[in-house]
Amino acid sequence: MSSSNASRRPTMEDVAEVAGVSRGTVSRVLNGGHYVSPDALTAVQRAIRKTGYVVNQHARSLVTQRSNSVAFILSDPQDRLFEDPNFNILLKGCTQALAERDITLLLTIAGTQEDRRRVGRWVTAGHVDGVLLVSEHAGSPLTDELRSRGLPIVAAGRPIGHEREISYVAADDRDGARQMVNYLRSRGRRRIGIITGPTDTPGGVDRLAGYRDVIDEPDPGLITHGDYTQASGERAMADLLDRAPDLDAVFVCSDLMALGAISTLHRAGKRIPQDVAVGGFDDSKVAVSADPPLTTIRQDFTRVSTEMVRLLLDSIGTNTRSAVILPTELVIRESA
Amino acid sequence: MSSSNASRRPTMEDVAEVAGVSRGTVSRVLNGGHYVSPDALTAVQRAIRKTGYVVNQHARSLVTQRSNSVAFILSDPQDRLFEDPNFNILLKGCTQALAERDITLLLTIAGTQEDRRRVGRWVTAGHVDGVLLVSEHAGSPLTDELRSRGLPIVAAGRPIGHEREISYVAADDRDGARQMVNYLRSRGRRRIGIITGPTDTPGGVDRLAGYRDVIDEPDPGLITHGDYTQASGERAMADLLDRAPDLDAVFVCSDLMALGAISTLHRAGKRIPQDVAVGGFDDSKVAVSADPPLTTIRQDFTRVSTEMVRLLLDSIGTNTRSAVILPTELVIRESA
DNA sequence: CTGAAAGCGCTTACAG
DNA sequence: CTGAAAGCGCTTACAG
Repeated sequence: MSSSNASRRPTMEDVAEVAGVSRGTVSRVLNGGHYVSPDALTAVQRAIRKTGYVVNQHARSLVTQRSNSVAFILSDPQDRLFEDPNFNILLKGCTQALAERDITLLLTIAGTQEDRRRVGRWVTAGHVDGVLLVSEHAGSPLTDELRSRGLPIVAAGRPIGHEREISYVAADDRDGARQMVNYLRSRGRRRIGIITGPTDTPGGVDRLAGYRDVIDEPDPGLITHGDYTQASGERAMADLLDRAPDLDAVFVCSDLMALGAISTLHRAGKRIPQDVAVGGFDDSKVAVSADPPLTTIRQDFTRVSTEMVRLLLDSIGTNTRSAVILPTELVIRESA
Repeated sequence: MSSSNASRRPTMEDVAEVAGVSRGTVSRVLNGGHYVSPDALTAVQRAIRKTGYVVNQHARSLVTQRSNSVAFILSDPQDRLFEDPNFNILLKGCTQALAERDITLLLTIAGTQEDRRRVGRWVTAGHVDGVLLVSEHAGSPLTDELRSRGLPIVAAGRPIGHEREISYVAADDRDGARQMVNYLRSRGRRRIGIITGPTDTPGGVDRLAGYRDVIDEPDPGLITHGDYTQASGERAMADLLDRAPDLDAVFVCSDLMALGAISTLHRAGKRIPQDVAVGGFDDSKVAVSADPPLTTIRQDFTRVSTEMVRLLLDSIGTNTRSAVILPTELVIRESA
């Protein structure tokens, strides 16, 4: 509150003087209060309040070699991710989980090659203790660089091809896909198409694998790919209708693409779900407001972010690698 | 690249040794290369490359008293903002505008009272050189605290009641509203309702003012309020239909609320725009996919973020206050 | 339990 | 143009 010199920020020295102790004692109070007498403790606490002292993080970091902050790196050529509602939940979840531990999240977007260089430099400038990596595609060019710097990393989603090297938290994509396709079959559907994500993402590879787990020898004409955008869902659905006009269900590997698929089906005069049942993936916000509301697979992104933070903080201390797979669940609405 | 001791990060001392100069010279090279001989310059540059040296930001900040980072503070009781597409564009725009200047954005969410205390402490811990403040409501409790710390602040949107004190960047809400209402009148509409934002936000106050600018003595039955959510748009529209069943147009002060209004109108059997013309505000993503596509007022959030960053960086050096009002424009689609 | 002192890795007058 | 030195504000053995 008050301070003798209004223009200068109080330092530990000031606190020590007011409290009548040494700088070292003030520091001990700040760092847990061990080896401090009750008298000294109260004196210091009072002095802190009186001077309005706040620790200088840079000075502290310089000696502890810890910054108490982690980077949230969005690394993807198209930064479409930023418009993805799932991404939002992830970012928010991580920010809050970290805030609870008084750790700051630094947000970074590394879309272009140059961005990535800058981020690489920056991350190694001691700015952060670890990295939360969100990337749509496997083998993001940044991954190797960060790894070579020995920085703890936790990825969102299975980092295809790097599973042994970096920690990650993912939803059980394969099982989710299995649940959906099993459900569609249980409703009597026999010609079940699939629109997967890009083939270098878990949403492409693993969800297709789940589909194949249920359907023995799938007709190749029933399989197609999108890029998670609504527009790609429209196109893929048109393609599917072309190649398999008799399909009676489609599993679309993201809610957003499912929206696109639905509009194509509407235009083609198909009733949902009577003529074609539609299943999505994500249970994002759009699932509820879709017409008809979307039967989909829920993945809990808030949980994903909590786990990512936990893993990262663990690995900052211990340098261990680990992976967490979270369960997915079927949410039944009206589209299937 | 290579380094004699793999486990230790190279310091300026290491670079100096390799280059055969003093630490001071290395520092001068790093800080612009003034007062450095060509020979020394190349030697140092080579040594930097050889050692893989990266500056330690904490050490630098400790002496310069500058952190080269700014906080992006999302301060609002309901952190609904986070789900707002406009907010997304703002965050992305700021991140990128800052990145170009090698300045880091620290993302902070201060929803609860406790969050705000934490953020206050944190901001004053020397973490940041300035603050980008995004808050839905005027007089965010954080504003005063930050101001009392003498930290440069730039707000997004007019900070009602604090216009003389803190810098801000805003779209011309009032003029945007005028444009829309004028347009509706030019289309022959005479009973024009309005659904404003909360009355303590510019989207509540200023857009209503613009409406009043055009409509001399508005029927109070034509004026109602929402809270920017889609659900509130539904409710407000129902209310409006109740009180003024004969209205032939409605200006809804956000696209999201307009979506809600549209669904209420549909349920009431009204044709859009034949029976009731609907105008929105924002020109956000949903405007295009609305049914029918929304006639709305565009505000350019990318531009807002660029200007916010510019103002903040200016004011960090000079401690000046200023405000920027950006133009809005009418985008005509099918809803009106 | 406590203080004095070294040291974290930089920048910046100062003297030359 | 350059080096030696002080100092930014902390933490942490070390000795007591």
